[in-house]
Amino acid sequence: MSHEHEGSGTGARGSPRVRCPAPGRNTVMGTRGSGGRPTISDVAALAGVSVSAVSKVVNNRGGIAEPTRRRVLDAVDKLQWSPSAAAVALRGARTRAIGMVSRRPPDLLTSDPHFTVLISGIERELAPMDYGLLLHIVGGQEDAERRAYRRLAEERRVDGVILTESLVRDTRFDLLRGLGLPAVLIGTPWREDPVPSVRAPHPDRGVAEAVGHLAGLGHRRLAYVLGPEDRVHTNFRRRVLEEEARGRGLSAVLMPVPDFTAEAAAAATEEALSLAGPPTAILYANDMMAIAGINAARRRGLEVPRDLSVVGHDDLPLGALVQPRLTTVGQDLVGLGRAAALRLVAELGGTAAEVPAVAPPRLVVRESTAAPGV
Amino acid sequence: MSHEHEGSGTGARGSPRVRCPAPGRNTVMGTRGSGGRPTISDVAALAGVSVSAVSKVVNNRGGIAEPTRRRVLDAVDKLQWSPSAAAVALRGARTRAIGMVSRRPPDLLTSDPHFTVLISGIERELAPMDYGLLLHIVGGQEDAERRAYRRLAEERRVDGVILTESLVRDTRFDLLRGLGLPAVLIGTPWREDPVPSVRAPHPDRGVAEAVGHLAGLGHRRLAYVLGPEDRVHTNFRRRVLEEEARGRGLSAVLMPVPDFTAEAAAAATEEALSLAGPPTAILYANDMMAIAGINAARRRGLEVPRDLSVVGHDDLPLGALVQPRLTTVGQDLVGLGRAAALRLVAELGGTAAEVPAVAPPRLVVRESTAAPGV
DNA sequence: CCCTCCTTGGAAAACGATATACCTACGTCG
DNA sequence: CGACGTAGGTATATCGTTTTCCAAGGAGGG
Repeated sequence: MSHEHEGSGTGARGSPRVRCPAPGRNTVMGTRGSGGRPTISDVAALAGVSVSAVSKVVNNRGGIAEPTRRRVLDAVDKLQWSPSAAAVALRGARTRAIGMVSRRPPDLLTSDPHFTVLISGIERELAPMDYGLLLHIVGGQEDAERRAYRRLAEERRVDGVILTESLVRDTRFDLLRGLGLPAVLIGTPWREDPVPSVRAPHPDRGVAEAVGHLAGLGHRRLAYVLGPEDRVHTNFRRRVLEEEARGRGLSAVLMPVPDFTAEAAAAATEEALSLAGPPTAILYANDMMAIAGINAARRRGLEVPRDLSVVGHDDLPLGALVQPRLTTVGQDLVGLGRAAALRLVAELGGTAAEVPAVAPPRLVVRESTAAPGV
Repeated sequence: MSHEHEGSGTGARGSPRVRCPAPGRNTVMGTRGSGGRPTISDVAALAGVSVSAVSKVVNNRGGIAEPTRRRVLDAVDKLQWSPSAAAVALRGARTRAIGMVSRRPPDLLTSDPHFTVLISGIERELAPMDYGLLLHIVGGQEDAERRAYRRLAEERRVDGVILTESLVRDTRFDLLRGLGLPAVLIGTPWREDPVPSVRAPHPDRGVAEAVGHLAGLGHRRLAYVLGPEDRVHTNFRRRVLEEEARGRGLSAVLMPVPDFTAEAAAAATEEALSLAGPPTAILYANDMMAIAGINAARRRGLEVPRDLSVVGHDDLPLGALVQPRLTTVGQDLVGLGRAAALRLVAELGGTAAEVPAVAPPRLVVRESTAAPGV
């Protein structure tokens, strides 16, 4: 056992062409024992077969008889072996990791759980497939973001990336194409683009429903506190809102904010309420902003929903906990995350698992909306 | 080309020491050109030096004269080359990634932002150092968690891991030691342990302050809705609470909950308020639970803080947005995340950057506490 | 002038897994 | 009875780095 130069004795013993001592000699003796994890050659040694046989077995390449196969599998089990990700990646290219880059300042990430929910959904699918999620949160500058993607690609750290926050005139698609890094976008791209994307069935129906709900309650003057205008969905929702409002003969003022902070939402709310003929209902781009808006209104002595109706967006668990419980446009964020993960893996040539349906957005009516006061 | 049975004919034909045709012939000619990223040998070729020279330059190994050094650097720049993470990792060096495994069910992650805030802090330090964060969210079972760590280690995907949620009788330390995977714990280990940990200066002062605050307002009967009892910090805080209460002659009932959900918090609140001689103030293990508790109290017709005082824990941004604004024990979660990241990198032999101070917990008094009604 | 050291730089051996070329029995068929 | 598949494996080149050595040549000392 101790000095098995194996083969050599049994295998190609009588080989006519000497072919040189083979520098890879070391590969053969897996003097494991103490430190270091087991390698494929340890498994081979234990099973009494060659390294390549082991490889064929674990990768289902066929050409190995059943009894041998079983011996190998047993050895794998006994040694608790699993292939080194680095070696596999180096050889083949599959990293079994996918990347995600967020350009939000870190503290914003905490106040808007949107991103976190997406990650949950993504992980829900990725984890069972033994894929890892490599997260990069870069500061606000676009440059840092581009560098992050470039590193991910050049160092071959991930097989593909998931993009969120679709932007108008988004440059990431071209960048990634240039880098040869497969990607899937969550949301709607700003223009026709070969990058696959996942989105809910009727992305705008939720906002339309919300306007209908408010109109039905008797509201005539709405305000919409929009997210930053470089977001694709901001523009989509705005359009829907304007159309719906026009269709029902409502007035709607749009209040864009520079970012998703509570402060910005509060300021926009203040401004809207200071208008001549102030709105009786305000819609917000997300739930945190809606809650901040409710507070801003309260500071002006307005009570929600008696004096002002408020509608959020996303339906995060939080919305059901505040007082009044928030009426909001629910979005299947977890479903979107799951779909994106599966779509990307399929894209990578993995098993073509069918992508689960994403639920369409829908209005969740709770307590923050009511008929307007006289 | 078509039939290159390698060297044998061309290679070291006339070489005095035969040493064998050198299978690595290819390494020399980096026929780059079209597809594929540049490799170190392309850089070497462009700079007119050997691969080893390039490696030495980029790793600051010295032994290379200045002019050569510059030529190499220029070539690196021109080719936009960066080393393949896979190859570097395979060679045994660092992966430049650190791992994190969370055992929470994914939807819990979204309702309790605690974890997210830590991640922000961690990334804040990791990103500038070009370290990646590999996230794994596994389902509830301990087994899946162990497998996740094992994979991380065996596949050499990360250089080390950051642990959160210190448990009583935590088995992860032994596991990681066995795996040879460096780790840093955020929080207090359940017993003396060689695994380094980071924590705030006076971890318990916050809770003590809270009790003092409530006692000062005139409360005599407290309740504490604790997190699950297998958490180390749960036991710590309980002890502090009991001591402080006893020291001030207050009564304190402890209400452990099985998990951090809003439902559990609501149920525990119900139960506490149904006691004979119900508490006039309740402390919660985190802010989400406190908000859920406020709602539960409201459903019983109690108003906060008039009929019941409520204290949360963590001071998430959310707490300042709800009504009444939440009095809570602030914790420097971002600081903890940053400290953990730096500590781990230092542990890995990286630059021994000094770890920034973590702010001690402190009570943030807002509107959810007041003197008890007669 | 010879020998030693030091500075620069190169050749090649790992690292661990995969794929391809190849090799040996063993049947089978013409 | 010999050529030929074919099943079942084995040997090894290869992926892109890092890291030993090792060599050549110049400097400096005796």
